[in-house]
Amino acid sequence: MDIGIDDATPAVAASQRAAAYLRDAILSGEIKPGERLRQEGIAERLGSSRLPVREALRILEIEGLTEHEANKGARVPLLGARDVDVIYQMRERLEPLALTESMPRLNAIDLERLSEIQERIERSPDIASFLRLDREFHLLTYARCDTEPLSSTVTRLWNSTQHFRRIFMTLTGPGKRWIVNAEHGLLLDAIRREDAEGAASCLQAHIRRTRLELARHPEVFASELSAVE
Amino acid sequence: MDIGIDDATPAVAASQRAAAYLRDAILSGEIKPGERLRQEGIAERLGSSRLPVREALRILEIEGLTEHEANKGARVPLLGARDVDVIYQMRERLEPLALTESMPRLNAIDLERLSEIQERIERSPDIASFLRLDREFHLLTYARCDTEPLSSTVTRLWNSTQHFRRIFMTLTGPGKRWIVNAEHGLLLDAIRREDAEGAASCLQAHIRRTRLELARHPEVFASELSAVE
DNA sequence: AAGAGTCAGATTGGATCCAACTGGTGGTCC
DNA sequence: GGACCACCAGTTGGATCCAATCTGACTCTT
Repeated sequence: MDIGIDDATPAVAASQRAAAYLRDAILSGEIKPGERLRQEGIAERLGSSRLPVREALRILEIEGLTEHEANKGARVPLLGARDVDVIYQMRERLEPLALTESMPRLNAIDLERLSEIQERIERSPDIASFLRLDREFHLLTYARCDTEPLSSTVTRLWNSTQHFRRIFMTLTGPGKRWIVNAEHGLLLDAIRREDAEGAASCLQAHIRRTRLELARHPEVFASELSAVE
Repeated sequence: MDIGIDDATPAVAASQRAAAYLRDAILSGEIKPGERLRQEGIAERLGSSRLPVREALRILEIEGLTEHEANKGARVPLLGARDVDVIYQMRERLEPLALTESMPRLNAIDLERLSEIQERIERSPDIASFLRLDREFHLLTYARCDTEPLSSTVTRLWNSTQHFRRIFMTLTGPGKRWIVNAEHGLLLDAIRREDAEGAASCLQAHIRRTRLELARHPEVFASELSAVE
């Protein structure tokens, strides 16, 4: 019967739509760390009951974007300087592994897309698009890793630190972006050469440098105190 | 008014009780990988409606004990040999980090408990109690790490491989347990000496040896095919 | 005027009913 | 006889209502 063109978003489940909406709002910085998420308001905005929102908040908890406390509801986690440093140490250790597992399975189309994304990163006009493309670039290199719980853990680590990447970029300005571009170039070269060891150590150095640089900018975390309100 | 002594388990929420029940059933091997979890049956057994069970299944998903597919429900994840090998590589990289973060914060009571657990491991009569104590020993060494998402990730890795540890122990018998005991002894010594570096490399060697030994026993995974039914 | 107890509004947790989807079964048509 | 389609039981997803819990402000006491 309904061969008709899909009207808006009919096929996707309400809980999935709610999760997608909140995920985007949190990653884009619209909803800030420490902020409380009331089920009723979200349900109202999406035109559904509270139940799909409850599901969505659990889904986001799996992705590390919210945390839950009994009878008190969901919040976006509020991380301190030590938390973020440890997360970057986790990234240093896990992402080279994810890359090693993924690299032999990357196909020609993947490599094509990686080149394209890298070009677009270099021409990205603002911080928001830079962050989005940077995330897309790295996660695409891990895309064929295809083993749980490695994939989901790496994604969670990216989710947890997205907010601080944005603050850091905003504070320090675009001055350091040429370093990132150079490192991406080295990484992509190693991937093209199918040099797993080289790519892994490139990547580790990239993450390590970012971590140490972040440690030299405590003001990134100081600004968080206001979010507790 | 109700100063009365608490009767059984009134204070804990139904979703928490359901999660605890299922968690125990999965970790003990009562529910096997690949098995489907129907909400109605569980709700009936617990004397609640399906809603707390839905919550519980999401909570378990956060802990890596179940996986969810839209309109099809929850299953216990079914892992292959490569998945488990990658999980052990993750453990090799993450658990030394967790230990490094936790060690300086361990207090006298923690050390006391560790010694006690180690003694009980050596005297553990059967596989089930050995596995339970081994888990308790390692997770206690990470207990003071106290930073997310490191703690939860380590726990998830342990949850995901619990089933294979049991099969492995059952297949190979108690012959190799003296090695485990010796390694635990070395680790505990390093912890007592507050030698973070030594403890970390001890631990890494312990996990690595287990991983390589597991790789030499493919029959551990072959037995999984039957569970798909 | 400072502190603790108390009460009402707001918010989350759970029960019940209904709707949508899945997978298999049997019938029909070629 | 085989393939396709409609139907049906079983299961999950969502809506609505009610109960339990938390929050914050107000009052009463000292």
